[in-house]
Amino acid sequence: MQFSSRFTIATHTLLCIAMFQEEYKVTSNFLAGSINVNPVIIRNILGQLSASGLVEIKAGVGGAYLAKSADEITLLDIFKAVEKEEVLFHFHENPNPECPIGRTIHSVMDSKIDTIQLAMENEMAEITLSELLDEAKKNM
Amino acid sequence: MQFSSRFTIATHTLLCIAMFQEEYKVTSNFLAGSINVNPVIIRNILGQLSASGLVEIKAGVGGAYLAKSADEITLLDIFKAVEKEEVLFHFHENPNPECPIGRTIHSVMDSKIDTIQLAMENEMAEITLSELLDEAKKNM
DNA sequence: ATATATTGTAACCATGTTCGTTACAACTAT
DNA sequence: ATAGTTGTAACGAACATGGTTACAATATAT
Repeated sequence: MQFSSRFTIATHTLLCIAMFQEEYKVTSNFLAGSINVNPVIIRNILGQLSASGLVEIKAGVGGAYLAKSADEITLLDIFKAVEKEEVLFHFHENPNPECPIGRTIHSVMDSKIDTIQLAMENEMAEITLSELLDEAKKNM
Repeated sequence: MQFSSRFTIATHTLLCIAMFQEEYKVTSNFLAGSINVNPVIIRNILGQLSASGLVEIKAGVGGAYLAKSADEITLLDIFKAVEKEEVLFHFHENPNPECPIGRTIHSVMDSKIDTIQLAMENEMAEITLSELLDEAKKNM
């Protein structure tokens, strides 16, 4: 299992917008050129980012803009915008309640699973878009 | 995106083995009864757990046994046994090197992604099978 | 030796997701 | 009106998941 590339594409997208929104009109075609995927994929992801309040899109005339400042956007915001699954681990549905383990497996594992998912999300929440932007500028 | 239920099934499997291996012959049919899935699925997962050195399986006669003590088996061991993907995040393949962002996106994001994945794995490494077993016994 | 229970695999199917693509209606500034 | 762009639907290929049947290989017990 891997997370879809939507996450890295969305992050790339937001970095491009942050970098170029004052200089160019950042369209799905522009972004598709930098990311090297089909423009429709970009439009779909931009739609998800827009629905989550991370970008604003000018319909008709075209162009995407950050809806928040780059230091208010974290990797967790981006991740949640494009990965709609709220629960990371798929639990098998029907453990047998007549088995002592089957009966208790949920109450034993659920809290552990939550802890694991939270550890990942907390780490994501620590990293902001402006941090990535600074590093990108440094590497240029 | 969700992790496959192989992880929770494998954990359930190991808990059953730890709990019952001295009292019963724990076969794929026995386990399938507690977990409520097809025995072939159990056999496949047992095969992965065996390949990772977590269980021993008696061919012919049947029965699965822990290959390590329960406090030496962590959720990370189980996770790695059944989820073969080494890298959690799928990066888009060909960012455009002629774009300043496309050129630097990998060097900027790779270390962040590693950190995130490590946060999750470290949390998994903290939880042992014997810990889960104790809690299950308490809840019985 | 034979019978029995079990494991290890292969093969197949249905379903769902991802990624890519084409096509086109709707929108907005000029 | 025109042109460029967005939003979305529809389709296809590839792959993963979860389920099932079938059967050869294995090892114990009789």
